[in-house]
Amino acid sequence: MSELIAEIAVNAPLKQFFSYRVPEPLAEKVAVGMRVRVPFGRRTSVGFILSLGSGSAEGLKDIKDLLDEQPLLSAELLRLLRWAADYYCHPLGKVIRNALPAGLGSDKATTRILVEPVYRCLNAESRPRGSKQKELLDYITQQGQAGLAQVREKFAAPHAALKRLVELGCLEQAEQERQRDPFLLEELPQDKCLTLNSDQEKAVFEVSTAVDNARFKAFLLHGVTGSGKTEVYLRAVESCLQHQRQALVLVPEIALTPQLVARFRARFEAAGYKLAVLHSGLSDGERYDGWRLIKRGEVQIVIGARSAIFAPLDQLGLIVVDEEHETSYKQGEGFRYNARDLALVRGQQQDCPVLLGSATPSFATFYRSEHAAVQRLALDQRVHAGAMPKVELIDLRETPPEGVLANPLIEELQATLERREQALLLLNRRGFAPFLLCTDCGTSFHCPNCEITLTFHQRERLLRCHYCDYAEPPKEHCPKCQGLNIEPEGAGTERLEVEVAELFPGVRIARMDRDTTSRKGAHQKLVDQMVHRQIDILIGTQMIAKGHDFPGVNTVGVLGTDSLLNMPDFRAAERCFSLLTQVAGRAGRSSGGGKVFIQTYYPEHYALTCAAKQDYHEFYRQELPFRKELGYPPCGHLVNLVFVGNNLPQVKAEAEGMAQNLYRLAQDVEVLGPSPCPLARLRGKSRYQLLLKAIDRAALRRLVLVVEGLKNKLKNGVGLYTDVDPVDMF
DNA sequence: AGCACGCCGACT
DNA sequence: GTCGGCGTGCTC
Repeated sequence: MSELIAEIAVNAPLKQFFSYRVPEPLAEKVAVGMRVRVPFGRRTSVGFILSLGSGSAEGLKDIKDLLDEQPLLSAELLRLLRWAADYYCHPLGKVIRNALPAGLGSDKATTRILVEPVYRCLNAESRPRGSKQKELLDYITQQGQAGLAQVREKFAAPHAALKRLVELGCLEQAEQERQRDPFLLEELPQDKCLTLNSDQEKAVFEVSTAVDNARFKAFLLHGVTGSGKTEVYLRAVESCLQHQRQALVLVPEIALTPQLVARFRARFEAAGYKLAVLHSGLSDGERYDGWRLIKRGEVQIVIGARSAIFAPLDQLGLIVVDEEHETSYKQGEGFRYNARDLALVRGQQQDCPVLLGSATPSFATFYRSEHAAVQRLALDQRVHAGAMPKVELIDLRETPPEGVLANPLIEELQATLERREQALLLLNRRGFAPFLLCTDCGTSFHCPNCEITLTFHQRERLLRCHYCDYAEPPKEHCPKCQGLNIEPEGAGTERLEVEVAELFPGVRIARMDRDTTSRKGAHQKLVDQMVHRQIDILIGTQMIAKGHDFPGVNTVGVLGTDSLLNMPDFRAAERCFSLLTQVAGRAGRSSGGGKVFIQTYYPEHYALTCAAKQDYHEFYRQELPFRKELGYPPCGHLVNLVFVGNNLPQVKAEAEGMAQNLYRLAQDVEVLGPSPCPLARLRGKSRYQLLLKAIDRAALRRLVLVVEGLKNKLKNGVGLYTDVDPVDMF
């Protein structure tokens, strides 16, 4: 007998799908993309309907419940998620959960739609007597209707009065869905619709043409900071909206790009378009609100971080990926997808162009543009005709610094302050000192969970691990030799702040790093203070290099450059070049007279000389041969296998066992390792890695499938994570 | 991931 | 004797 059967991805870390019988009462209502509750083993679980078909239901269990009236996932989105699950070797059930706002994917089927009372006027005979009730009624009459939150803003404690008015028949009370405004009461800049220069005009023309044709095409918008990329995005989005299609804009981190969001709002909200912003700073409720709004088709523009690539847009007409080189597009754990790469896949699947923008494109993207898979659109002119900043490399071998700052930089800061200008100092390490050292016996202090030294935070008087949550107060004397000479070694932003304060008494100094911006709004406050010139010198980690436009800054100093360059990662030079180029772009954005000082012991390094010249092409030309020779991306492809467990010998044994199998089975794939991860212990777990490298992606893929097959042979207590296209190898 | 089954140590 | 440790195996 043939019956209706549903293929289900269960919310469990399992690769395979499960079939269930659709019982008669549900047969009318089921559709692909809906959530169901199913019996699973000895419990019930939430699953997603992947497909429906008919056949023998023998041995199959029944679907218990249908959790949605309408599918949560469109066929198109499901297709993207299936592709991603397959490509990144992650269970589809988990992938889907990742793509949905928290709450919808959970086993608790409760979907919290917040409602609030809404009041409307009725033509009642009786009029209220109390003055507060009168005022309230007048207000609501004037507004037509008003939600409780709205009333609360105008009137303190309105409940009693409202209740009385309802009793009198002056008002009726209903319920409406509450939409929180995630923008709060933010001030919007005046939208300046700038005239385009010829580069911008060409770029807009190319992208708009692709938007008109509604065909997939990938573009790299390659423009230095201040070359007007945002205006190109705005115009491209505009042409997309004119075709009644929706635009998706990905940004590395919303908190760091408030200006971009503000410009989009200023341009499009005034024109009557609705915009949704999705990011990690939202509460679950806010995110869910936004998601439903998008799902209902009420939003034309979505701006969001990484996970917004899964926004449920049905009429997608354009995807923009701003700062496409940013590593934050790659999720570092669990479902390790790269939103920039998925943007290209989604564009292909939904026939829409993808615009990748950067001043320092990822090698992957630039390489593709060299090989015609991506069309490069260059913006070579700075919009305000400001000259590029002058970059100077300070050779620390010649001018060894007493503290962190070398003399030429100190002198420049002095001159900057005298001119009443502002300065930025970049040191990509937070805390006071990266480690404490007993100068009697050489003991340093390590995290008990991770294989790294603890960073000393002076203000908190704590030693902190920057990889797990561990913290301990610093000891008075050395636990080994009882010596009292424990000294902080090296410097982080906190120490730099102290040093700068000593060098320039009375100067307004602020620090911007994860420690000073953890509270909501703290980051924006610092940015505002900087813009309003209430800060003379801003010290910070790479956070200060991103996105902001500080018109008063003409001087930038970069410290600790060499530690960037010496990271144990084949992309260290690329990252260093990228960061230096970006931070250099902060100098002299308005005046054009910017100066940048980079302190280094290795001023000959091409990453530095190229950054000094702001010459991306030259850097690419010098770096690419190394990649080619070693078969690293973009010339080859990587998959990192990470073995994790509590027991080090066991983890090592499993990694070695897998390696033996793969040495034997690999064809056209290099199997490197196994070796302890750069962080061999992290959060109390031991970690080994096995790196797979291949020129031919298909060959790599075949081997990865072998690995997936061997996964269930792993000894208990050892986990294996497959990281496809890893961006860092911690 | 859960959740149960199963087979060994130290307790009322 | 049995309570409970967590290794192993399964989930339509």
